Amino acid sequence: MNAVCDHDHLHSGLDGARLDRALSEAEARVVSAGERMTPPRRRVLSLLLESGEPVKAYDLIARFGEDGQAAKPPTVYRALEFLERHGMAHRIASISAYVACAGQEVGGNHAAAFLICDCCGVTREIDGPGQDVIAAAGAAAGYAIARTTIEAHGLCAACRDAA
Amino acid sequence: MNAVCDHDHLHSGLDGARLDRALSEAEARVVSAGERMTPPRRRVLSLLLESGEPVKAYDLIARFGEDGQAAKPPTVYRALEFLERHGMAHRIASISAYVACAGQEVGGNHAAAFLICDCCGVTREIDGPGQDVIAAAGAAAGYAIARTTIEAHGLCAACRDAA
DNA sequence: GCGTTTCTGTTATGAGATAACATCACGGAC
DNA sequence: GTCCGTGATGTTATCTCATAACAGAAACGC
Repeated sequence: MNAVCDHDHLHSGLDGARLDRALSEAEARVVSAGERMTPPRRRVLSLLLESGEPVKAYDLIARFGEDGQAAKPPTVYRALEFLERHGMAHRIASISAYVACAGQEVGGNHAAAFLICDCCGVTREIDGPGQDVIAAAGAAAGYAIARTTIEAHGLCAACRDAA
Repeated sequence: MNAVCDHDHLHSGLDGARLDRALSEAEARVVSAGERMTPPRRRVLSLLLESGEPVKAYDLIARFGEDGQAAKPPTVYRALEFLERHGMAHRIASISAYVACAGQEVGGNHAAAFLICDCCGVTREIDGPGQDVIAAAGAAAGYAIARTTIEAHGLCAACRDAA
């Protein structure tokens, strides 16, 4: 995530008690939906939460084993699919990466829009009016919109100042 | 582009005189921008216009030679990059495909939003308020937005009726 | 316990995209 | 006209991203 600039960046993932708590809450939601939070699913979610930024699938694969052992791709892709299905992770199509959904609105099939800093990678998930506007435009054109991909790239405030 | 349903679909690309005219106009724009419309660029644009739908890069590669000979990947990817730079084609990130920009607003670095039918593949490029809304949301969050990816998936009117 | 369902492990391969470098064509300077 | 610089193309190789297919193991309902 250092494609644009050369200054240093802060990172903002979860760790320690906050990470544990997020994982516990995630597990509770999964269980209450009648599904299981298995070790690979928990591990992938943990890696996403620790990062706090979009992560490439093959980075997850490489970091999967606590001992440095990589996972096999389907292990991670299946976990990602599960997490997406439960609204706990999202794919960022424009950069082929995945990010934890750390917000309050986690869960379900909620739509999401993203602000992505091309410099430091900081990604904000917003649940603003973007989806409504595009869904309305779709309806006006006769489309029944089921799912939207909204990703805005640019520089966050910190990176703009540092540049 | 037949992922969702099994009924037949109409297709809506250009051909004959309309295709020739679109290619001539494209060439004129390129030349007036001080660049060249070379054979591979023209060929890739022609394939995109003929299709009228998003096309996978490797389909372009396979169909590149008039005689059925495939191109080498860089040939097509370079042409796509050129066409994108001139606002004549867009990448649809959510499906890793490319589509000609057939509208009036061709040219420059114009933003675009897409309505994509998951059934027949019909794709509408709209220049509605989606970008403004997301750019405003970005600005409110301190981001300087440079580029947006807005892609809405669903069913077009025809496919909804046919289903 | 026993069968069903779901998840995991594993192998292999398909699909998407780019790096690197040699060669070729165009256009301007003289 | 020819020389030269720039930009485009051809070619090889490789890298990244993602999934198909199938065998085996774990959980759940009864």
